[in-house]
Amino acid sequence: MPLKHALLGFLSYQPMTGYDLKQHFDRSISHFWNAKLSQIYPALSQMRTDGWLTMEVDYQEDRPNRKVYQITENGRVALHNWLGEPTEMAPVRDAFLIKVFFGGKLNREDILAQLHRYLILHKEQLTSYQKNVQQEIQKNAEATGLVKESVFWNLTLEMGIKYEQGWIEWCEDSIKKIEAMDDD
Amino acid sequence: MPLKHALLGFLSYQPMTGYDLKQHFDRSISHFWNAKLSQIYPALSQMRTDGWLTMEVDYQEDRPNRKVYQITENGRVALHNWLGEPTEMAPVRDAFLIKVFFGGKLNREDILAQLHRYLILHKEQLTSYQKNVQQEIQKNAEATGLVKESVFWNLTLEMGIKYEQGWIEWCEDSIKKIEAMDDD
DNA sequence: CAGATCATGTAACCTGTTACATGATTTC
DNA sequence: GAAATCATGTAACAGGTTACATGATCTG
Repeated sequence: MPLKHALLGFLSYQPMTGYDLKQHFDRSISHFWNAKLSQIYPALSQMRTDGWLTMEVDYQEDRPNRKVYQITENGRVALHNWLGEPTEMAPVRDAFLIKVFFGGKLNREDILAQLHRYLILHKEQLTSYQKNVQQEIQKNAEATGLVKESVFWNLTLEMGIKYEQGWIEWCEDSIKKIEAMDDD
Repeated sequence: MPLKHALLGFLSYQPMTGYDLKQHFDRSISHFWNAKLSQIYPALSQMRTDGWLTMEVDYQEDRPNRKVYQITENGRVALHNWLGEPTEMAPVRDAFLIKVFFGGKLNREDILAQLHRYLILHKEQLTSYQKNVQQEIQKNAEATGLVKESVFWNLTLEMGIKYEQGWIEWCEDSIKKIEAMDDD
């Protein structure tokens, strides 16, 4: 399960709580793999049962105790094996393209409005990658001194950027094509 | 639910069985929205309950009777409304990028092998779009005479092509970057 | 004084996949 | 003789989202 292995990946850098892990997800991989706390907590429990993690309780007053998880040797092996396994292509699932596919049912303005809106959303996403994610990686690279690792972090960011640029170009081209269509 | 609306979309062209609908999915939209028969059949039943479809039984010997579904006026309205609704961006979910993100854990050959394999998969997918999907759209456009509609079908295909080209470029660039890295 | 941050979880629900169940006809 | 095509479904399972439950401290 990719979720568990992503958690292993972050825990291979340093021991952390579920809450900390959630922040790492949000700040560096959420644009290609997101997870909610309600999914992370039970996953960590299971991973402990699997022998991939150990847990230590950091007692606190006035708020829930911190459960700090540490990766085990078994966990490292499981992560390494998974990283080397061949990967199938991720299926695309985008409702927007269903709307485009049946776009002939709408009048020109409505389908153009859809495209304009999607264009804006993807432009915002692109900006966010170029600002926030880029910065986050930079910060992390400096804070941890993981120089080699940061090369790979940047590769995933570049894919994100390329992906958004693809959508932006496609939206712009599609808008032009529809505007050029004969109205019937 | 996008599945139901995709079914409505195809049924807005002509009455069909679940089996027929599955083939339309496979031949024209599976690269951005896939569905199994085991999901389509119960969805059609529900849509009938919702008043979006009517059903007629076409009796057959020696094989299950064909249940032919026809869209109702309510169904057309539901489809039209949905097509005009604003759409959120589809979240990306690709385990491959998790592997790249933690690629620093692998040695150079292993991560390069991953990238080469993913490159090949996406090249094959691109070829398949350019051959099969393109043809299928062409065929459908001619068979149905839905000229305006086929413009939109082609737009979704073009997005598929752009998407695969993006992956291919990114894989090639990433391979070069990793090959150029200092080995440690 | 409202909202974010820290910190943990459980339960219900929704969507989608896999496996099971049946079986004749046509094509290679 | 094996595999694809036609044609319907149900049941179990897996993964992920939303809602519920609690509550102090810090920030604007």
